[in-house]
Amino acid sequence: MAHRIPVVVQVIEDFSKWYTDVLKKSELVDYSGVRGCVIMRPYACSMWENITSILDKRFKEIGVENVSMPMFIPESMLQKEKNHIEGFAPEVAWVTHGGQEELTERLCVRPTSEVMFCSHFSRIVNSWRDLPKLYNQWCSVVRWEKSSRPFLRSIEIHWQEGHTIHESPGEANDFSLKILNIYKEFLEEKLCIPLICGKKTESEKFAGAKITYTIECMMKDGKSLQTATSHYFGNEFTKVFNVKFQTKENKSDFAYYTSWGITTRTIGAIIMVHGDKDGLVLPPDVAPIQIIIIPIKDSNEVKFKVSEVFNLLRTKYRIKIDEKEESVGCKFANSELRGIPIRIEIGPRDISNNVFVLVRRDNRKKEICKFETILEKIECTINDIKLNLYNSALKRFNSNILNLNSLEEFEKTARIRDCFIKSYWCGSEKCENYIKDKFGYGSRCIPFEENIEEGSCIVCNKKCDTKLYWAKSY
RNA sequence: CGAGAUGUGGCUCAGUUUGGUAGAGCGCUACGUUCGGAACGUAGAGGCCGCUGGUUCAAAUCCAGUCAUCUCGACCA
Repeated sequence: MAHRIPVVVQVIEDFSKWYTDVLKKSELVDYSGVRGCVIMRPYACSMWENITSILDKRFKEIGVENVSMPMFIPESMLQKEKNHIEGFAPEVAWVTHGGQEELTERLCVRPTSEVMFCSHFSRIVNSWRDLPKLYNQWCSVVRWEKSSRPFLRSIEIHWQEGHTIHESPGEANDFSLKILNIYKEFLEEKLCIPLICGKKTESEKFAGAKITYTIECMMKDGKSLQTATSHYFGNEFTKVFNVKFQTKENKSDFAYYTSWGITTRTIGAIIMVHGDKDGLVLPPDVAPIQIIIIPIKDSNEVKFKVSEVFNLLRTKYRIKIDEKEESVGCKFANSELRGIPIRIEIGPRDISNNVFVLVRRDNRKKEICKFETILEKIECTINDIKLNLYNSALKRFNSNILNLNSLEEFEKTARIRDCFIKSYWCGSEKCENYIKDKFGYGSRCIPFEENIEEGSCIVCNKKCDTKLYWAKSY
């Protein structure tokens, strides 16, 4: 077998083992005893809360309202849209009994809520004046996956699902893209993760959708993770559910529909994009603890100074004092394992010099700073950490995207490494499957790019002007 | 779903081949000494050996089933 080139040299040799190891050691999750359902411990929950609160705010800024739909969907309702049910049927969990009594109609535990939303929309929409309806819910859904891994693929999925209806195809499609852009900005700016935006191919798109927009991120092992999606449905779906409205012209039309979602997979992405051999490396904007103060020596003098600094920073940052009775070395290692962006060390030596020690998690740099400058110093460091996290990820990202033009090159590359491969593609499912079957690289997305010169399909050589990203994926 | 592996105090594991009173290190608790990269001393607590059944005088150990976890692959997105 050919030797595989690891994307991260030396440090993370067995990426899968490293991932599960970090999850447990950093106290993000615990296994529950039910396959595919993990317990998100406070540290993970807190990170998810930070993620949800940033996104929830963004959604509300553009007029999205939160709603709450039931978790059960009657079988007959789910059956209505053929493509949709075909896509989900194999992985639906069914409730057949209520207490001792068998139900007259099985209820499915929602795998996603398109049908419930559309059936609701049909009851509340009459006129173009009722549109658009921009709804979202934070909830969990259930998909009976055969294999699972915490945050990447699970049976219970914690997520946000947005569902909107509009009076025109253009407005709906634009909205779908608007959401995709919110995801993009969030991932790039808050999570410091570089990404590729584009469309899924016909065979990879969401069950029942007309267009599936996707955001693909590259993990440190070179595999791709679909981190967010936004779907445009046209009005096929709403026709089935009779989401009819009267237009301005007094005609009748069916509403144009979108749905979009992002899940706790983002936590998996954070781990696998930024983490290193010592554990998590968290982006400051979502880190449960942004700054940890480690007092050196348990003296009154130190205690006093530590609480002074804590009080100075607490209103602006998520900050904690590590007061456990462990040795400082242990505390240092722990703060690194948990990926806390900034560590402040304060000891007698510092107090007499009127300084403190600031250590960054991202690049391990240790700096001695004056107390007077602490506020500016922290702000500036946080910004620099974000920049550095993004840039290091981007560097790795770019060096693992290959533009290839021949099957020979593809084969040679696929044999030795996992990366993103970009090539011309004629648009046929046949060529798509060829690559998948032969090299195990799936089509990830057709990127949004303009002015692509004509080239020839990497498989069949047919002239085309579409490029496609291929990668192995989670 | 296919192939392989694992399950023993909180954690990492030994013990299983060849059945005979449950072990270690770390962690934990108390007290004391420490504190600038995983500190030390003394005393102590903690285990239906994943679960169910079978074989046996006797099962952590053998057999069967089952559940969960991990790795690789398939499926899915």
